[in-house]
Formats: sequence, structure tokens, C-alpha cells
Amino acid sequence: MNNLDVVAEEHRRLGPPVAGSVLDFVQNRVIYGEGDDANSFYKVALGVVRTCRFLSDGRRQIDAFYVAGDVFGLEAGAEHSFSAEAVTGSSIVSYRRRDLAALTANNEGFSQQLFAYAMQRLARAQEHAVLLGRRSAVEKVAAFLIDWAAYSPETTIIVLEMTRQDIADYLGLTVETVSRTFSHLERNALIERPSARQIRLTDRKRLHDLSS
Amino acid sequence: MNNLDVVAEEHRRLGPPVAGSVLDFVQNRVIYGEGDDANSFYKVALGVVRTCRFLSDGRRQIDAFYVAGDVFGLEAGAEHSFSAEAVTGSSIVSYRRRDLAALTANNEGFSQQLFAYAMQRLARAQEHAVLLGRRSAVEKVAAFLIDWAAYSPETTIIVLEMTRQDIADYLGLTVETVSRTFSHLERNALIERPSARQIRLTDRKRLHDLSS
DNA sequence: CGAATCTTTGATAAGGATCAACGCGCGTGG
DNA sequence: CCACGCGCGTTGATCCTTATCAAAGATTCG
Repeated sequence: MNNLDVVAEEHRRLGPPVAGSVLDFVQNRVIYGEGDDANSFYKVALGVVRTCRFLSDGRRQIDAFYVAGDVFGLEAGAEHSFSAEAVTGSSIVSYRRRDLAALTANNEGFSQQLFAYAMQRLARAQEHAVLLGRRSAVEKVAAFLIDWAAYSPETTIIVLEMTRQDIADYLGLTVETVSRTFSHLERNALIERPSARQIRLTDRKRLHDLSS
Repeated sequence: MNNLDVVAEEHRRLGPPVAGSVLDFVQNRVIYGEGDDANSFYKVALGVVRTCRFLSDGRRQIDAFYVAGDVFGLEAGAEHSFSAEAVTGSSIVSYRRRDLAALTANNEGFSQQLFAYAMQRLARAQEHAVLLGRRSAVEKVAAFLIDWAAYSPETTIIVLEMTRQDIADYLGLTVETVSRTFSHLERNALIERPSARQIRLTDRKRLHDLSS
């Protein structure tokens, strides 16, 4: 039983966090599991969160990463369709789903905001599907870097908060391929790597063309 | 200039169909293109529609298929982010997007229905991403058959309204791989093929397990 | 400082793509 | 009515991208 199993077990015993509160999660801590009742949804206050699906044989697909300000865990049905885990130590605000009904009843604009939120998430999921279905490894990694750069304060150097395994599972690749692709991009002077987690986008234009 | 180019060109000249009307589209006719103003959205009255993205080098990813009753073309932004084309001859009802605002203003429940619609579409897109990212060719094809069976009236024999190329571009594969996978499934007695477009799901359980 | 985890690199294998050719079904025009 | 042509589907041979297996750095943290 590894570290992750321990926190997952703890999660099963304690249940989901109390709604309305701010909670801290250590790295890799499970926030909710696939199949859990979707009574709450969440907003990232600090840190990075991933939502993912595990297949029976251990394969994992990461659906999305969420950073400060992002809302996640709002579902179409009664249960969470993906798991959510802390990529880094994170502070998360939880909300009661049933409070949404009250808010939409009073506030007309709020309904429309909710709709807009869902549509934006949909657009992102669709782009992700195109990436997964019809892009090569280099194109996938380039697209990921360009995407993540938008979240990074510093414009030239971006800080990858997640592991290579996370990136691989987001892009539908293996760690080795992701690593090799980074090396390839570096050899071709598209990026530099001050350290494994810090990537300087040396040639943003060519990266962008790759991820076209 | 092939047949499809001709209708695409025609579409560019004539513009999008008038909103509020029922329109018929012949097979492969472009309903709207990526980048077109999303002034209208649509409902399938009859037939099958696909939404897809074309990459610069001709690769295509099909986002979704829509059958009678399905709504498509509603966007987060001002433009359509995918193209829509008739898979079969189709009758399509178009609606003005700005009429939505009026409907949501008057009718409270309608806003929530819109939200629910978007969330369901999101859930489907997410499942599609898992399929594309982490599934083998057999698993993809099995999942597609199980999925499409839900749309077929007859329970044992399903009728594929789309070409192998469509299926391939939906699953992130090539035509040849799709064809070979069908043959493989038939050899292993999971399906039978009375004809290329009619598939009998002989062993639905094993198909379902594959698409788990 | 040492153990565990993460990352990189190398060697090899495999799944799916690509290239090529043939068959089938269907509509059209002679 | 038949023959031809064309789009679609299947199958075969080969290639290539990415996965898998293995092991050696690098980094982090107790």
C-alpha cells in the first residue's frame, strides 16, 4: 500500500470535506473519487489540481489541470465522473451543490454565468479531444507548453508544477516519450531547461506553429 | 475540386441558412464551417450530422455525431469552433442564438435546462477524450459500437449511417485499422456483418467489457 | 547522507500508419 | 439492360512512431 493508497483510504473513511469551508490538501491527496456523490463542487484558492479517470488496468487519463480561481467538480449527474487530486499542496474552497439551486432561483444572471462556465469547459474538452485524437507526440507537448504558459506569471520561463507522468497522462503518451520529446525540443532550440521543472520557451513562434 | 469542395464553396457564397426555418442538407453538405459566426444553432429533425475539426495538413477529428432530436452548434464564443456537416441527407431546424437571451429572461427553468444540456455535452466530450487518450484500437471500436447501438432502434443489428472514414476520424484511427478491427471482432465472434453498414452485436457483453 | 522518487537515455518491441492493390455495390450512361 | 466508372471497404506488405523494458543520473526529503 503506497502513499496514495493511504490517503485514498483515509478519504473513504472521512468522506468528502464539509461544504463551505476552505481545506488544504497535501500533494497527491485525493479530493474526491470517481463515483463519489457530487454533493459539493470546488474552487482552487491556491495550488494545482488534476481531474482524472483510472481504467481497470491502471491506465490513467488526466482530464484537466486547475489553477487558482478555477472551478471544478461540478457534474451533470449525481456522481463525480472523474477523480480529483492535488497536484501540489493546495487550498480548496468547497461549495454545496444544492446551494446552486437557491442562487439560480434568486439571481437571473447567475444562471447564464453557469451556462457560460459549462460551455467554456466544453470548448476546452473538445480541444483536448482533437489534441488526443489527431496530434503527434511533438505537437502534443508543444501544445501543452503553450497552454501552460498562459498560466505562468513569468512569460519566458514556465514552471511545470506537475510530474512528467502527469503530463504524459494528460497527453495520452508515456513518461519516456514526454521526456524524449522535451530533449528533442531542446536539441532543436525550441526550449531550454534550466531544470527539469523549469522550461524556457526559446522559440515560442515555432512552438505555437507546432501546436497550430 | 471534389464534390465536398463544391458544396463548401456554395456555402461560402450563400452564407448560413436563415434562422427559424427547417432546412434539408444532402449527404456531406456543409452546415456551417469552423470560424463562421455562431448566430444560429441547430436541432436535427432527421438524419445524422457530424461536427469536426480540420487540421492544416488535412487530418480530421470528428467531435461528435448527432441524431434526430440532438442540438448542436451552440457555442461558448462568437464563432463556431468546429464545422458541421450532414453525414446522411438530413433535415435541420435552425434557431437564432439571440432568441436564447429572450427565452432565458422570461423562463427561469429554461436557463437550468441550458446548463444541464451543456453539462451533458461536457460529460460526453470528457468520455471521448478518455477514449482517444488511453484506449487501444479494439477498445475504441467496441466502445463506438456500444455507443451507437443506443441510437439504433433494433437492438441486435445496428446500422452505421457513417463511412469507415468517419468512424476512423471519430476514434483517432485510420480507415484501414477500423476495417481490420471489424474483421478481428468478427473472427472472434463478437459481431457479424450482414453487410458493411449493418453490424450484428453477437456478444454484447464482451463488447461492453472491451469498452469498459 | 541515504532512500525514494523523478527524469533521462538506450535498446528493443509492438501497435497502428502508410502504401498498394483488389473487390464490391451502385448509379449512370451508352 | 448491361458495362463501365467511382466511391467505399477489405486485405496484404512494410514502415514508423510510440510503447515497453531496463538502467543510470538527478533531485528531494527525511
